[in-house]
Amino acid sequence: MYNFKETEKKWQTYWEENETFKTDVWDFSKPKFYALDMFPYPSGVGLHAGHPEGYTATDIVTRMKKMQGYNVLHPMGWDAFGLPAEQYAINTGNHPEQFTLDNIKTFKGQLKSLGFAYDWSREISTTNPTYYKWTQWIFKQLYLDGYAKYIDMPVNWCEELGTVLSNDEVIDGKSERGGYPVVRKNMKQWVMDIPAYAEKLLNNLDDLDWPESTKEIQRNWIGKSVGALVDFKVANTHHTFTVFTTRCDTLFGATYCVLSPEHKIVNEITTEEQKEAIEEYQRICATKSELERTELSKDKTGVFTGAYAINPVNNKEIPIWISDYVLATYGTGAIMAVPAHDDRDYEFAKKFNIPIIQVLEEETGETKENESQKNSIVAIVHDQETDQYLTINWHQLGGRLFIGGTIKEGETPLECAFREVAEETGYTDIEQLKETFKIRHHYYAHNKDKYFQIECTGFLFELKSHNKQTQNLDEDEAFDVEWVSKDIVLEEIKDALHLKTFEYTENGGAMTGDGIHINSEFLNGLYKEEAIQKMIAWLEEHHVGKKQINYRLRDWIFARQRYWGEPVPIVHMEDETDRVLEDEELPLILPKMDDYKGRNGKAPLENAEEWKHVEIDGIEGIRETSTMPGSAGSSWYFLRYIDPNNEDAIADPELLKHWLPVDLYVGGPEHAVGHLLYSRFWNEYLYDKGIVPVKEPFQKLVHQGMILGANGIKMGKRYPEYVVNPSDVVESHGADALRLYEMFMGPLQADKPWSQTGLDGSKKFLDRVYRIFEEGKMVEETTPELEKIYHQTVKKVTNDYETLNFNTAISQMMIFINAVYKEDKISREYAEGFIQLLNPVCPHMTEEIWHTYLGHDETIAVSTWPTYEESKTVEDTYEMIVQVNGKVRGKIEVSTSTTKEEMETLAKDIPNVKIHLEDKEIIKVITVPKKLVNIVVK
RNA sequence: GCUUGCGUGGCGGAAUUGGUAGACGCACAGCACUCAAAAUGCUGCGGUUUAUGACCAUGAGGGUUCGAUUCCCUCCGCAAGCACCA
Repeated sequence: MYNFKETEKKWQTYWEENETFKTDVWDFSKPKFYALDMFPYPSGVGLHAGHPEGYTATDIVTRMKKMQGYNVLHPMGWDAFGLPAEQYAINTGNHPEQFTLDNIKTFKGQLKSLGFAYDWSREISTTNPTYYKWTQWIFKQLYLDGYAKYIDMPVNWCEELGTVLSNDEVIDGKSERGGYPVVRKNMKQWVMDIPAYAEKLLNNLDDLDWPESTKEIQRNWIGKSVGALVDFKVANTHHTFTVFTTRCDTLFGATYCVLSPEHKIVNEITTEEQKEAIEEYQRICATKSELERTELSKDKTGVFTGAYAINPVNNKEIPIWISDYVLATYGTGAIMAVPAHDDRDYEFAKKFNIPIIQVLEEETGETKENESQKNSIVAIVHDQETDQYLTINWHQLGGRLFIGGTIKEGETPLECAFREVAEETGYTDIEQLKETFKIRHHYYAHNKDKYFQIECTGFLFELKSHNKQTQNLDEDEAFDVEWVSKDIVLEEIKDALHLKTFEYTENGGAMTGDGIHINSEFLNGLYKEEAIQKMIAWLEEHHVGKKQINYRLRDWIFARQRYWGEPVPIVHMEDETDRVLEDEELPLILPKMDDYKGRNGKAPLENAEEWKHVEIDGIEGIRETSTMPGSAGSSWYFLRYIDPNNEDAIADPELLKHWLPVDLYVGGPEHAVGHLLYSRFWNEYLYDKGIVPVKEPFQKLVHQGMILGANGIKMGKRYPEYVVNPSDVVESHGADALRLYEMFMGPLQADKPWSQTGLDGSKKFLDRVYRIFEEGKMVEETTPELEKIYHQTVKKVTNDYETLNFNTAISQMMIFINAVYKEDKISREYAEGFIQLLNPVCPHMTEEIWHTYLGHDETIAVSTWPTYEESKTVEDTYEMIVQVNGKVRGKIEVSTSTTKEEMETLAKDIPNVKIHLEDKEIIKVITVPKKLVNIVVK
């Protein structure tokens, strides 16, 4: 019987004592492979079930690559600074430093008990001064190059946590940690100018082997939009303001402008009469939290400033409003509003009765030459009592339509609509509900043999009563007037114009799609894209605007009013200058403090009186008391692993050149816009400085899925009875069984529920493997019966490990073991190969068998990975499938050398196939070599 | 609302340059071993049926094809991300 407890301990000690997985980074003779795990926060609760999943995945690849002759770097460390660790320490009444050290000890013990092939000599912790010296050094470079800035700006302030937070740490207006409310507040802050790298961060994404969803999240987060700046003069003043728009082609349709309540010129342009209302509105906005702003977003609010802006394109005066639907932090904090073609502006204009000017027409039908032009209407009449629509059934002549007609000279579209409804259907008592934007429609009129282009206005009416006049028809008009339901309308009305009109009346809102410009002077007749180009050219020519690219990505707020982080190596001097520390002064050590909690919104380091006050060149100064965010240290740790003890540089340039980029990076998807974006930014910056040799640090990224509780719900405080502790499983089933089970559960990337019986099953498989040796089923001579399946197994397992499809690799190994039991014996050769294949997943038991039953002296970790012969993986016969009309009617075992003709003959000879061919005419026979024959009959 | 994924037995899942749907495992049932149980080994296991066969079945409905889990369209459901970004 296999004793996993003793055995697992034994080999863990052996690997440690023999430094089996120590990497000689200077050995450039072998190809390199850098496998990286996202290093954990050493929280107080220890490892959770999800940790072993990702870590086993990289471990499998690491062990296989090592056996395949690669020099593999597989390190581990601790992301121990930051809010989570500090908050946890406060909650449990500990000091962050001791608490962190204790947790690291626990984590390390747990990881070792899982048998991971880490090179522990490269262990790093972001909290170690020898490490954060370089975090501060990178900050210094960024500061000197102007990317780290100390500026006054609106930030996310969390009162409960007593600190500012970066945008990715705020979710739905609440803090990611703890879910406390977050408000906007102006503060002098350290920020990183990550927007300066927006374009590079966006472009480089294309070439990365990353999950598409994560790339998309980063693209959205960066949020590039191409548009234009347009300058507006404020009428009768010397003031101007600039708006950002992606739709400068709609400038002729601008009927008002909106400034964000915080915009600089608001107070200067507001008229006396409006002053009170404006100030009141500004006051309300300022006190609203992020959460309140989003919650109240359903209804538009705003106040007129009393001032007017001059539209540069036609010199029309349009009112200037303020509203919180315009954000101070995006674009220029001001917009031109085009209600006809923007949903938000439309909603606002409707609420405040501001004019709406259509400048684009949607098009239906196809443009033809020599079209005659007409103006027309489509009238849709609805009867509330029956919820039916009034239609005209032209039968063969044109199918079902609403009421349509041409506008006569001197008639308004609305008058025309009333007239047409009365003439064609007799109904006179109708009330107008809606008028749609005009649609441009192209069609061919059979009776006149002419092409028409019409400009059509749609109307929706409500039937007030069934009062009727006599219909007034031309003699050639033959149709029936019918009331039909919405379903019939959608089913039977085929005409594009009528359908589109119906859609407009149903949905309402602005017309935001593409179309043809009208009411726009030099843009008339152009589609959106051409019009944008032409307008930009016009704006630039007249010096009232220019092309502009804008990003949603904001400055990375880089300071926390907390204790447990890297001190910022800056001194604010008495003479109002800032001094960055000399390299020799780094690391700036975090002072030990008994009371590390901030008071009254002040950073804890404010209380470190002795540490805080410095004198440089005879001038007094005060150190920066904010610390860096948790994501600072984790933004470059993958560089430090390569050369963790280097005292002169973040790492030796030659080593960086050899080992970068990371070949495989595995971690959770929750870091998509935090860590994964910040790391890319720092790496790209260091690349530009010539310190790092690659543009992108992580070539291949994979997110492991979440291990859910057996109830299918995320493990956590909510359902403590479903939480699985990996250490308990190591105790009860062994590390090998846990590793095997987590890899067999399903695809690495998928969320998967835990199953206790599934875990038992994995343990049983290991026992089943062990029993082969225990019961002496291994023989020295070869077992030809297993040859094919063995070679197939080596091939599949090797490929599947490479592509991280561990579940199917394990399934193939189970198939192999089932075959061994069927034969009841296995040759030494195949047994050794199989144990090597299983080793990366279950390193302890396989190591034990390798020594005890297979008689090796050296660790299996340095053995050579088994190979397969392609010729031995293929069968010489196969089961040919015979289909009749695509349905399987027979199967027959044939040789792989069977020709197409022979296949057909054999197929037609199968009794059950014959039955299905009887009295049928064979039309076609499709033969796929080594697969099937499909006989098509009639 | 927008973006990106996903939807297959009782359960986890397998199969995609379009070619036997349900590999492998769990659960379940039967047999062997045993005084018995556990453990172990072997066998069966999508549904219906008149059962060596036929029909139905990969969220629903349509399409392309000799043939669709796989490709296309519409709809439904679930998950994640974004959410007044001009």
